[in-house]
Amino acid sequence: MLEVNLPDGSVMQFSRRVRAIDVAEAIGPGLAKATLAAELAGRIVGADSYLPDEGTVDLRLLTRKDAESLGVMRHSAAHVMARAVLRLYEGVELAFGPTVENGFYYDFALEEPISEADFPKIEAEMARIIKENEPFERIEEPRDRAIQLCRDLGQQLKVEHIEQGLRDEQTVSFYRQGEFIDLCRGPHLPGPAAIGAFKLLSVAGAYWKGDASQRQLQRLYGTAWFSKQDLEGYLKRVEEAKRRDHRVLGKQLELFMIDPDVGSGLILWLPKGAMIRRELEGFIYQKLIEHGYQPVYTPVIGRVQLYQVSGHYPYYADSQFPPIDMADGDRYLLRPMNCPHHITIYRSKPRSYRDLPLRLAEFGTVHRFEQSGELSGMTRVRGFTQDDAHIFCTEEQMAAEFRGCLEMTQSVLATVGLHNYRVRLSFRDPHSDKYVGDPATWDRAEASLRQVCEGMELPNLEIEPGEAAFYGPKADFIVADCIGREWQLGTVQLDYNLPSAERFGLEYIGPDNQPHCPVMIHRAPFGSFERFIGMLIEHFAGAFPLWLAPEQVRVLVVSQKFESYGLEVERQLRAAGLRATGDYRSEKIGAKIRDAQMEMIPYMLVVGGRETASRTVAVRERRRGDLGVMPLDQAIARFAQEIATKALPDPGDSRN
RNA sequence: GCUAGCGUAGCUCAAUUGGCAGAGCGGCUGAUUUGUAAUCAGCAGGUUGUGGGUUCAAGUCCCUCCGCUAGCUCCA
Repeated sequence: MLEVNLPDGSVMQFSRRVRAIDVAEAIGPGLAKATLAAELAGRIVGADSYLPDEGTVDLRLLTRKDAESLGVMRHSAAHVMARAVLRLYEGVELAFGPTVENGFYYDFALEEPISEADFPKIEAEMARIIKENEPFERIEEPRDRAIQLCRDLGQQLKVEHIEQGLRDEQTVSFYRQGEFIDLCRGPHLPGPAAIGAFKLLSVAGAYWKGDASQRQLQRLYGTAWFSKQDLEGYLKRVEEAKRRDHRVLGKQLELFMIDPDVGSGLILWLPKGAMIRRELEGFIYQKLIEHGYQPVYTPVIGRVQLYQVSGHYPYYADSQFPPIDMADGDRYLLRPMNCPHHITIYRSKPRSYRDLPLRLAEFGTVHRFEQSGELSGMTRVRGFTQDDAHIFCTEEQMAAEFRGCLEMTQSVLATVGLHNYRVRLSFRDPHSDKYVGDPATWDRAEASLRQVCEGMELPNLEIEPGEAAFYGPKADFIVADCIGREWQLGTVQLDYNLPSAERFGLEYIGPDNQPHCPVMIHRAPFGSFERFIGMLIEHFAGAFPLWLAPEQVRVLVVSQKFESYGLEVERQLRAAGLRATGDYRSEKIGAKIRDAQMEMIPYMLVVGGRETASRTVAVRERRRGDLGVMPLDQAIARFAQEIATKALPDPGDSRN
């Protein structure tokens, strides 16, 4: 006897062996027809999955109304695509074909390159397979028979996967649909009919098992939805999101440029972008002073030997600009990071425990030779400036210092209204040998960081083994760009390595009058100005809050007759510290407003005959429109207040 | 770096099968003197990313290099 608990609280009893679909059938034929999968005791399974013979079990039947079915459907869509590719090409070996956010992919090994021009014929074949509507059937096989089956199918990659990846499994599962059989954990739809609308999106290379030393496969990306409207909605959202792209807006709003004559991945900050950066620099600088940091300046190059001692030169040799060889044999490296210079300052005199924590800060420009395929706008570049600082402290001070860094990063993100981030606590991969330092120290550091982080309100905090730097664990603040790629912004990193005797041998004299080794924290709340501002452009869709806007106010004269009053208004705005210009062209006021709107200028001051006579201005706000006429002093006070509070723009603007 | 795609005026894009390189915006000049998202007219603007090849003829086809885009790998 089996008792099945359904989500509505009802209980059904079965004395025979039943599948999820049989339960649906018992409730009603309509539900049976709509059932795409099931959640059985908290696990998503196929509708054809058997329930236990006896006992009590929770069951949820999933239809297209349940979010979980979308993933199941997309996985089936991946199988349909693989089946179509097998029909159309000779000698195809299947690799992996999982679902991803908003879609799916499948990796294929085949000689003939697939290009986007081939998509229509693959899509047509997929449509044919969906129309044929053959069911997906689950087959379980013991491992030796499974290996033989894959051999017979000519699927060597699957043979390898069963032998290595699945070496602990006694039986493995396959899914069959017509002539197509694929090693697969599932679950799948009962049949392909629920794949209402799909589209192939792109093809790209991908390495077998993500290992660049392995052979490269062809990865086909697709998206699938229950309805055509859903698909269209998705494609539209993607288009909309691309309008926020910082590379597009950066060009449109003249914030920055990149030119091959200067070099790939090297940012030229245009006046307007530079203004945003100056504001952010001022903002963080003030915070640094408040929190006891001491600014320093150090050069952008240093002797190679310095980086040999730090370990960065040997460890990252191929992602650095090669050393500069001098005639006298000296070699200099364009610095890939700032810490060795700050360490040199620390070492310049004996330090006492009374001096700690010592916090040395610098907006340090560094250069790294990133692979050409990695470069991307301002988010991945070859030259960038970190809002860097290094804290030298005692082991006892470490937790509080680390926490302070996390808090500063949080406060920075909150100030600009970036709430949609996650925090990744990056620990070492215990199975890898790429880390320096002894495991006991690592364990201690990781435990301590974990305690600090878990004692704070950090959104979506997750521990990710294998993401640590080679010298220590870290906490990274991660945000997604307009097309969903994640980027690390702020970071706080613990370092027991560089201060150690094997590296720079840093010391301080403790209360016991004995030398001790300090702990180092590397931290950068923005990460780099380039990447942070790139993300900020997308976050605000180019419409910056008043305190950051490169041009804050524009005076628009109704006709050139009012130019002299306009100039006076402009002068007074600038005298009040506002970034203001005036538009005195012989255009109609509507055209001037439109231009200012498109340049995303927060405030426009319209002045004509009435304003000139009454010494007032007509204030227009970019989002809310005409705010009415007021004395200039009142407008200036309003702007000053908005700047002082770093007020954020209202969300939900329909126009931009 | 690897796989696929792309590169035409300052910007966004067009150019049929290989057959006279074009439009809008922007710029400049002139007219207009304007009241809350585009006033009108005229003019200028190009070795079609680079170098080579095929052809009577190349923006279009082939090769090299450079750059960009998506993905993979990497990311101190």
